[in-house]
Amino acid sequence: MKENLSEKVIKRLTLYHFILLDCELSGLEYISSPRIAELLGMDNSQVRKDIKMVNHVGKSKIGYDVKVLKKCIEDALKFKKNKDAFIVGAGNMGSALIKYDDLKDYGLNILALFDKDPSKIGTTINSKEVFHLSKLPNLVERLNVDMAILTVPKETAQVCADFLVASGIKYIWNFTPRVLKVDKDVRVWNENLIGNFLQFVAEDKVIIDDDRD
Amino acid sequence: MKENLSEKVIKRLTLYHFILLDCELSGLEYISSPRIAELLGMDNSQVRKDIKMVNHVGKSKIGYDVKVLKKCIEDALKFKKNKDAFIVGAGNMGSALIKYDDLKDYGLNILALFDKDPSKIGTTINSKEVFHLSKLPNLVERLNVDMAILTVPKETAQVCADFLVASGIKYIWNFTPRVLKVDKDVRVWNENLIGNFLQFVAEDKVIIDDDRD
DNA sequence: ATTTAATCGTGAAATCAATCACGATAATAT
DNA sequence: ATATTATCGTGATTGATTTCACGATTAAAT
Repeated sequence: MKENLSEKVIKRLTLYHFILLDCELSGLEYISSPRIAELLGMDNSQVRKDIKMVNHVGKSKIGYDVKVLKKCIEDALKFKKNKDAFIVGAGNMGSALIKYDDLKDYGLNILALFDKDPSKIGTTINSKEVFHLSKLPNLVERLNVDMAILTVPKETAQVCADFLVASGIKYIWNFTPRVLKVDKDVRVWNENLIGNFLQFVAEDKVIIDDDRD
Repeated sequence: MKENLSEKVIKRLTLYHFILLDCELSGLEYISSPRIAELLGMDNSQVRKDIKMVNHVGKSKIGYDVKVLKKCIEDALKFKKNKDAFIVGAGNMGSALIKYDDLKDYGLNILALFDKDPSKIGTTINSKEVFHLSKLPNLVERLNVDMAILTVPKETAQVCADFLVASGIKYIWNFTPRVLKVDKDVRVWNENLIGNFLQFVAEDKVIIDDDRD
């Protein structure tokens, strides 16, 4: 199996995995590359190349065995490996993510949330406790957590990031529309919803209304 | 100016725009490509190439004029163009997005939310009303909206999508971990948070704990 | 048994993206 | 005034990704 799957391949494999789950639910035993390609609006040889990357072989005229292919993708993406993380910012986005149980299935194990709002401290969301942010450094150390998901208002994004880095966090999944200044040994992954939206509307076919301001 | 910016360029340009906003706030007049590259952990000639795409020229030894470059990126990405949309699913994710005012600044004009939960109907979130989903077809027609942001639980994702398509929606920004089956003339953009997470942890340096299930 | 048709696997070609390297430019220091 | 140095702009190179095309395979139909 190819050791390092590229980002693009990883992203497509997760979409195939969604499709395979769906097939399983509806009792479909086999699925073909043209069918997967059709569902995702992409080229079918691309699908076959991706599937080759996870070491699975299909059957002529039939397609791929749903259960087996699903397992191959899981192995390749190492779903079984878990990554512990904290959510910083227990607002709607933080709450949405803590309730998004699929993340757990794909290897993201969120242990707790942190916030500064006194009315939130001590509550639980989807059975995870919300702690005061000041408790974070201690818990980072005790639980050996090095990833944080940053879902605070953009105004506090940088100070929060500084605090996280000082607390020993090494990986930040950043949902705020800010570019964070961090030490070189800290990795930031920008979710950049705005960029994703602009990509979407930039697609050939999206019709945008004329100016109106 | 290059007519069609690639998806990757668009995504990077939005990150540069975040940085430029930050510079403006802190009164910085010029910024260099090595500085931008450093903040984003990327190559500096890439920054210069991207900036060339939006038709901006810099000054040797100094860098780029923050205000002017910011304007050039805005023009290239057509922020002034607005795209109207509805949010379908007024849970935490829908609420997070309706409160995410930056989307408006970058051209996404969310008009209302829809849900089926009676306790939510008639309430407002960030001054946008939550309507019963049954009201959507009518409003799609009256307001001439063709984009929906799908933030419902994954179990109802497909039936909701079917309903949206039947109502005349042509563009779906899909936040659920499902691949939607839609007509060929409907465009789906999968936000795929799980894929993004797996991309992040697949980066060379992310250390993943061993199995523990 | 033979034919038909759908799908797979994959090499080759084409496209797209990132990196390197360096001359040109201009602010600053001497 | 001249030298120094940081940065720009960009051509050339390398690398990655996607698309195309087609022989091989095999289930199903005849």
